[in-house]
Amino acid sequence: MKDLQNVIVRMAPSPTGNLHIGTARTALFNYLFARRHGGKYILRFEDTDKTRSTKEFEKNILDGLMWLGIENDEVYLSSERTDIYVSYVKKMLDNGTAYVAEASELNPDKKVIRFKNPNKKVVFEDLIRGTVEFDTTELEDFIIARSVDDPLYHLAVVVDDHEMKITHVIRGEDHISNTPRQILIQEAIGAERPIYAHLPLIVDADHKKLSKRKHGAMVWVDTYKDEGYLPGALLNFFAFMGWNPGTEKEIFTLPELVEAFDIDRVQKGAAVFNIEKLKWFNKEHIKLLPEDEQAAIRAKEIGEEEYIKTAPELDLEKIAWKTSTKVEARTNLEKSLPLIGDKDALMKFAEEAGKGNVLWPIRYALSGKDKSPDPFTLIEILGVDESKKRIEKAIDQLL
RNA sequence: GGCCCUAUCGUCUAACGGUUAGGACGGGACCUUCUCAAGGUUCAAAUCAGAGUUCGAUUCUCUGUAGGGUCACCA
Repeated sequence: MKDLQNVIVRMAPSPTGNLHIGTARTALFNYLFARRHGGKYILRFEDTDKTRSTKEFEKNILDGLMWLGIENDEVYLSSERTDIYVSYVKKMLDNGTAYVAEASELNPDKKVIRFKNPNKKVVFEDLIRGTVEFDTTELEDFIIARSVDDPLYHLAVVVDDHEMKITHVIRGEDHISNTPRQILIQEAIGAERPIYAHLPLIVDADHKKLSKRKHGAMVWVDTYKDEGYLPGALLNFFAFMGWNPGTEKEIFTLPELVEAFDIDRVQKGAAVFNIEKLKWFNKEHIKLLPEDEQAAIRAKEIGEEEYIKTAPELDLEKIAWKTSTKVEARTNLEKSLPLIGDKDALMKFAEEAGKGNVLWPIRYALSGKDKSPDPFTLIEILGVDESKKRIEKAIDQLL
């Protein structure tokens, strides 16, 4: 990997919606790249669309990013930088790279500011995709501002990136076609061109871009937070959609990701969002937690299980799994019954009678599951009375 | 449709131009009498197609095909 100096990157979300997983993923890659090279990571809200941007969305995005642990070095709001844009627009008007024109033929009275398109070929080197070439003629004289003091996205982004000395623009592939017009504006204002890296998109099972309209809540980071996913698991999962360390290690904490990250190993093809894999990452990340935190998470999850809320249906054959006969299972349950709630006594009996012969029927009677938490944990959660009721029910059924 | 991007198991992906094409998720089978929502073993599963370059192509080139992105006074 190249040794890079003075890296400055930015994440530029528009606060027109809650924190999207695609936004979080892009933020992570920017963060990783900056930290890996000892550079700066800037968060800049692109709130130039005054009608759709809200403070609530801004807060949601900021809070979500903080929750994930993607900490920024600086935060900006483009709505507070109008004076800067105005000076650039005036400069462009003066030197003829922009001009005032009618918004459309249908609306000749309304004036906007258009960019004077030089109609040339634009070629740029993308860190991930290599050489990309566009003919900008088809862009025509696109609009860069509604008025002198009301800039549109492309102008604001280019001015801000220039002013903030952004060295690398790392963003989603859906921005690749925005790049030529931004390069044109850079050239018009005499800005240096940053290095571009267009990340592959995260797509759904149908290989379509994730959208609020089609996917609803699954696109929001909050949804995963509310469902109990760990930020570290989400980060690990996001990182592995489009990147891999080149080794067989898959479980990474954020500092480990920073250490291992190499933008040269970023994939070109889109990645399908696979919730099963996220669940697996989450399970692995829970194992990384201190014992007491793991126990707390387990207790919470167990409490949500259906068999905790309502007594399960029991399969008699399964109570007496394998070598145990039903009679033996029943006998052991009967002998265990008075011992429920007395862990030591029950364990002592289990050791005498054979642990499997005692513990399995109890656990199964309580949960009705082949796989569930151990009987002692279940008794603790269900309470002694409920546990005894379930065991009595199993004894009755075995008669 | 124009422009642009992409293409290895179902999914995430690995593989100096030389590998029985590897790992992970998920799935199947089996083992495991239990403080086990575990663990173990194992099976199935891929280089989009066709040319070219080369002794040799998943890898390089071209064409095709397929999929995606983008074409706003949104970002």
